[in-house]
Amino acid sequence: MPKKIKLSNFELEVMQCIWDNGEIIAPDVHKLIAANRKISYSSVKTIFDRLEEKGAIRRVRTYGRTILWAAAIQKEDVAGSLVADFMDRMFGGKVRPLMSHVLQKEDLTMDDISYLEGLLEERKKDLEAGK
Amino acid sequence: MPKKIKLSNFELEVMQCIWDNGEIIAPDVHKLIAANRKISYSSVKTIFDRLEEKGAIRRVRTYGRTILWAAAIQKEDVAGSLVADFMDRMFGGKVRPLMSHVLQKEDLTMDDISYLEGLLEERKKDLEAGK
DNA sequence: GTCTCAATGCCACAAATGTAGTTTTAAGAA
DNA sequence: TTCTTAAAACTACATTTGTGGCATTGAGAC
Repeated sequence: MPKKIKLSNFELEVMQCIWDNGEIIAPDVHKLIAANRKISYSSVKTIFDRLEEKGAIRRVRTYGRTILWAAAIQKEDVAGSLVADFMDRMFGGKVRPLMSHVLQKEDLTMDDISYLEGLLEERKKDLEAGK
Repeated sequence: MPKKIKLSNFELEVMQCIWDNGEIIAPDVHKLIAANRKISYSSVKTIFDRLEEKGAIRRVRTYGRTILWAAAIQKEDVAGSLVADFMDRMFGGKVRPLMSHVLQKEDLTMDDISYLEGLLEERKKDLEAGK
């Protein structure tokens, strides 16, 4: 079981940039986030400090003062914990109410539905085969 | 659009008890939560204070000192915001990656799958009918 | 070599959150 | 009527989170 790290919203926002971009420097993450909302570089930098503290990111290498960062934890693991927590708190840990909610409340296109049907089919085969 | 209230984990835990039980008094909520983890009545009571402050619960009536509480916001609305936030932060706001994650990572029984297939069918009909 | 600048490192601080102790008071027991 | 008790009200406090300022320092410009 991957070690479980708790990430705040802002930390998650930064991790998102890192996961999506692979290796990246803090100023670039700042630019990405600042494109959406007003935020100082210092704030983003502080989050980097905390993420390193928590072991969520690591230094890849350094160019002079500039540090290249990479994720040290997998997005899937974080997503897993978060989904599980969320299901626990909101839906008593059960998958059905969650799925039911998403299927009913979120906007779905016909295309999404076909896609999900496909996923279900696959999953069914896996299950039959003994997972 | 229902007014959007941010709830912390603990607040959500308390709301859960209230949603599940309808009208309820604080000591009973405390008993429910204390059954799972060590927590003082005061702590639970503080959460009640904050939930009232936030307009998430309301006083139904009073017996002497004892207050009967009820939810003032719908579970569906909170779930909606939370799912949306979560999707935004984790999956760029997209339904597919979320569903895909849940379908692949969470434990599903054959029964769950049939159930989900049913849901998808319904949803499909709704969509065809113009939602 | 010195200067400039951008990125880092470090510090600060208010608000939100989790947790609980203390004081007050209404209801029912004695 | 007084006593006891359970619940509410109020207060406190450490930790986490969001946000940013200031000082320091390598690299490249001159």
